[in-house]
Amino acid sequence: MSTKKLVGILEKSLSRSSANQKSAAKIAEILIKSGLKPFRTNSSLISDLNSNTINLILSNPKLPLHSCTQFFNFLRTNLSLPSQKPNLQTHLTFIRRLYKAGNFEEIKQVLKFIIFDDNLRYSVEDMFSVAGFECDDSNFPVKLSDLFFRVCVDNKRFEEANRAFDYMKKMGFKIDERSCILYLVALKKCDKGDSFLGFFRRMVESGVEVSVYSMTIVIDGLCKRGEIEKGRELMNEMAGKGVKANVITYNTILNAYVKRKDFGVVDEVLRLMEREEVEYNAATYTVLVEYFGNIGKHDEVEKLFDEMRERRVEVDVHLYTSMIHWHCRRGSLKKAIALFDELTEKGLVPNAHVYGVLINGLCKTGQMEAARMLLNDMQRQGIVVNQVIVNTLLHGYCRKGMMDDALRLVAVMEKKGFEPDVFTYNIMASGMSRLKRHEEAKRWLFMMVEKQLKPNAVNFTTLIDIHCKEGNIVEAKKLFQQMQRRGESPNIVTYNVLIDGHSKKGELKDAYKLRDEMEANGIAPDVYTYTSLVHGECSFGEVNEAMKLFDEMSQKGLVPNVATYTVIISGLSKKESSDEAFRLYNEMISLGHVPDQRVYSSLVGSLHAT
DNA sequence: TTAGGGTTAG
Repeated sequence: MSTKKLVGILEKSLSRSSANQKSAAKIAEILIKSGLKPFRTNSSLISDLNSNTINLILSNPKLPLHSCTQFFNFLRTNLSLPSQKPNLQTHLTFIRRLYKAGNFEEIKQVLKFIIFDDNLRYSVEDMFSVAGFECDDSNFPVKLSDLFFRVCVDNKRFEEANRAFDYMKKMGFKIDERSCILYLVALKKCDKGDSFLGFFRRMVESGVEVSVYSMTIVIDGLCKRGEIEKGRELMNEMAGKGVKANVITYNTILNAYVKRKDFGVVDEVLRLMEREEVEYNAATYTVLVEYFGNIGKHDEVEKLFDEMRERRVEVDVHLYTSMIHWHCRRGSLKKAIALFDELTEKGLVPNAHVYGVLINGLCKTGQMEAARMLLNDMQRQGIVVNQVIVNTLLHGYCRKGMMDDALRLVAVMEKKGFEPDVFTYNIMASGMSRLKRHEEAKRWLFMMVEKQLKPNAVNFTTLIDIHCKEGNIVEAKKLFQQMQRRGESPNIVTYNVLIDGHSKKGELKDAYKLRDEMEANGIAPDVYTYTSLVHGECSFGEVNEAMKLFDEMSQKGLVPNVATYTVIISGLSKKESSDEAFRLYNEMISLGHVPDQRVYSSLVGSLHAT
């Protein structure tokens, strides 16, 4: 190349660069003048814009950050020429400005464009290699990769997040555990197998400073998937690496066992906590109230209350809820209500859960007036009355045969936007059925199908039961077939309902056949199954067979209830076996059962016969 | 930055 030519090129490039600088300065001036107002300018200046001028403007230290932001937004939204579209370099220049100002939230917004915009779509590695920029602050690439990783996590782009993690590892960057925690939580929420465990392992291998926080998230994820043992193994493994479980880790495991009703292991975990000197907090007590309540150790619950008071544990809404639940389950509604009042007096805000527990307790004890008042109270407090609570109340009304009140509540709630669900329809149908209003009962279930709701096994069972009660076994059987064709497996109640239907009709053979079928399907007959069969045998005079069944029950560890005793005593009485009848009567009383009118009349009948 | 509470068929 001749010297002349070279000079020519240099001159040209110099004049271009000076032109760029001129227009950059001009635009900067306009930007400064316009302050916080959106950027506006004439078209000749815009047509001068190229990536050089743009970068000159964005890196101009005289230009305040908000003006850079205005300009960047203008570029992103207003320009249609592809050559003027902000490229990677433009984004990074802007990011550098933001970084100097410490505005990391805004950097994440800009990174989103780099990662997801159709014309960019950079991986972290590509972003750094294409840009190839240097920075006086060596922490900048570390921070930028971390933010890149977080943006991927926030947007659930797990593939990209993994690549960003690998890049940081490859570059020897210190990886922030808090970013990894966000990833773990996102993975756990997405229910993607145990990917969170795999990632946790990579964290440990990669030298991330893992704390009890990330460990607990992973253990919780495992517990929620039913893999409590795996969670405990991880806990032991990490203890060996110096990461010790804290009260929350233990609560997670305790709660998982209690939920699974795996009560045998709870004591072991509690002893472990004692050995490790981990003190209980409110959440621990919440789980323990449920645990001791479940295994019937009521004095232990009382002891817990004392201990809590002694230790001045701050009782929160969760703990109140489980305490109120415990009182409700024991039928001490007065104490439950007192606790509810205490909660509000303390300034805690009752929520739908506490209301739900108390309303359910009141409904179960038939105190519908009080339950209804609580519902109104809830609405006044502005707490959203959810479907569960409405269903609970409806069930309460139905149990008492107060169908008009139930219907009224449905109507009122529907006006407020409540949409009956499969539970609602079932509750209404079985309520009607209990009052022998079979046609209305069926209509509720049909209405449900009309509303495009898919009937589940319970709904089918209720409908089968209604047909059985009407004596229409043929239709009941048809439905039994139909539900299975639709992929709904019959459960123990379905079998019991059908067995009862057959037994009442004297079709004992069919009843026994169903019992065998349920056993073959892995469903063990229970007290209800036997009571129906005993009833069937008694009604059709086969008291000896009934007695055989009755004995079989105890062999299987099943405890007869009032209904079983009533049925067998009445059968024996009719057969003039009053001695046997009285023996069983005494047995029933000694077991603490309260006989109802039917037992008495059966016995009286048997006395007259002798 | 990690955990905990209620309800629904015979």
